[in-house]
Amino acid sequence: MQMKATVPITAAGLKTACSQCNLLELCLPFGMTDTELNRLDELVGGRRKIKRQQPLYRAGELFEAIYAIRAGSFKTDVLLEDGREQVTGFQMTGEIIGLDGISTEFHSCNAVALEDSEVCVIPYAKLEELSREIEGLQHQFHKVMSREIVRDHGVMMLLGSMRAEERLAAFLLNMSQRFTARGFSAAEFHLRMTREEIGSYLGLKLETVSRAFSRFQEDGLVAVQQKHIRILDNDGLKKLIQHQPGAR
Amino acid sequence: MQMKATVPITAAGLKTACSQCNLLELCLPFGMTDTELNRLDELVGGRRKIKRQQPLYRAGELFEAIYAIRAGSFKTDVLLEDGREQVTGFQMTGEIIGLDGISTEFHSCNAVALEDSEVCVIPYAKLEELSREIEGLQHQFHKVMSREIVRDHGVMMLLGSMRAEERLAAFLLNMSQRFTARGFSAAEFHLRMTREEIGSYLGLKLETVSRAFSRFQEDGLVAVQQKHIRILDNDGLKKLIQHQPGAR
DNA sequence: TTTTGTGGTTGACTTGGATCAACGGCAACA
DNA sequence: TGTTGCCGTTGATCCAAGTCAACCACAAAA
Repeated sequence: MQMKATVPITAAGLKTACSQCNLLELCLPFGMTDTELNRLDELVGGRRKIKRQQPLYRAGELFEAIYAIRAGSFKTDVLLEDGREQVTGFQMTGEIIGLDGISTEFHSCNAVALEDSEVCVIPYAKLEELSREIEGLQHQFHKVMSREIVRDHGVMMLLGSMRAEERLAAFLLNMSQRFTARGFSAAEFHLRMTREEIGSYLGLKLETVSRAFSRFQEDGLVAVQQKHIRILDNDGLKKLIQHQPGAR
Repeated sequence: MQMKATVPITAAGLKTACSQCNLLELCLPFGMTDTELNRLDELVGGRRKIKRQQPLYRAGELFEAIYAIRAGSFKTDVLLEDGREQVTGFQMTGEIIGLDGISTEFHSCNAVALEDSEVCVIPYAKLEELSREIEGLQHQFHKVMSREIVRDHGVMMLLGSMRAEERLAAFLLNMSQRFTARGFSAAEFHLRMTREEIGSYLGLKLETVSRAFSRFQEDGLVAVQQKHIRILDNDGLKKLIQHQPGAR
């Protein structure tokens, strides 16, 4: 177990506080008034850098803070006693991670960095305190939690009633849309996770993910080069989900 | 579309307010101090009775309130354009339903009564207002939301990496545990949903659910008579989930 | 430069659950 | 007291995805 070094925000480092952060549009402060925003900078307790493959937190650890991803990306997963793993989500910059811990005061899943990353540490007690005072913060925090629930329902739909290729198409479109929201290309991006992690998330084996990628390539839907993805036919992918050819 | 009749809580009907409700232990007021509890009765805007098979709300409807289930039970589901349905959860007395609507101000799923039911209507604006004043309410509400996220992760694990019989075993144990928490028998209960609804929830076809029930019966794990379930070997079911015989 | 290891692809074969179809039980209702 | 319709069960067959295995690409280490 390694040290959890946190970097306090000093007056000198204030330019990296919430009100100045370029992720504001995606993150917790979204939709707040300027007056509210200015009160927000005391929210972030510090920063933490996480190396690739290292955990931000583990299942069973005491819950004390949620985290806003400042740079990099993460996966969250749950493990069964017999070793089976289920990836429950992939998180990108601006997204909030750690909400699972509120319910029992202990984290219920693992969060692992997919690349060298940095998070803003938001002490949960302080968040509750501030969101009792700042209406916009309270409202936005609730939205973030609700959004996670809705997102999870989408994954349940995917896992429960879609076929392998539909799942992968949905996954690619979702990634594309999230890259777009961050100002990156919608058509071309670099996946940070392995085939096995994608498979775990989609309820498929890595070979099935690989074959589906190959099929998409054959059909001219995407160009795949390892983790580098180029979407050639967005509508084709969408059509695949909504009502794929031979389905009833 | 039918009228949404709500019954206002009058002074005369005060015995049915939060502070007097016998579901208190399971519901939103859990863990609050007496002082806090006494302020809570203004929270509930009214009651609403829902007949079996009738919707409490539908996907796309404007979100205005969350609901605490006072009596009965519900299912929530999402629909794909091509008609495929995914049941995202079954809800019992004391549970909170409607949290999906917070994120976009519109409900993102349908909630349908599995039997004649009654809910307490909790206007969302009032909940936010009150939870800014009552610390215990704020905290408990956050826990309820977080619990839903954790629960959804469990379902994702089930859908993504368990086999048909494991899924049904997990489902039965979950139901048993929830009936227990409500003071009913852990071993014997009545399911309110059809095989098809169970199947949709578990990502299986109704025939597969039926066959798994039959298999459990053959193996002496449960006694099944239509919707009436008697669990004969709780540990056997648990073992099935954790590491079923022939698995690797 | 070779070696080693991890991640990705592809092929051959197997299998769990889906599909299709028939039938039985039971409740609501004429 | 049929009759109707929904729900559940069971059997036969099929197929999508899993399994097992070989091999390839590429990056890091030696």
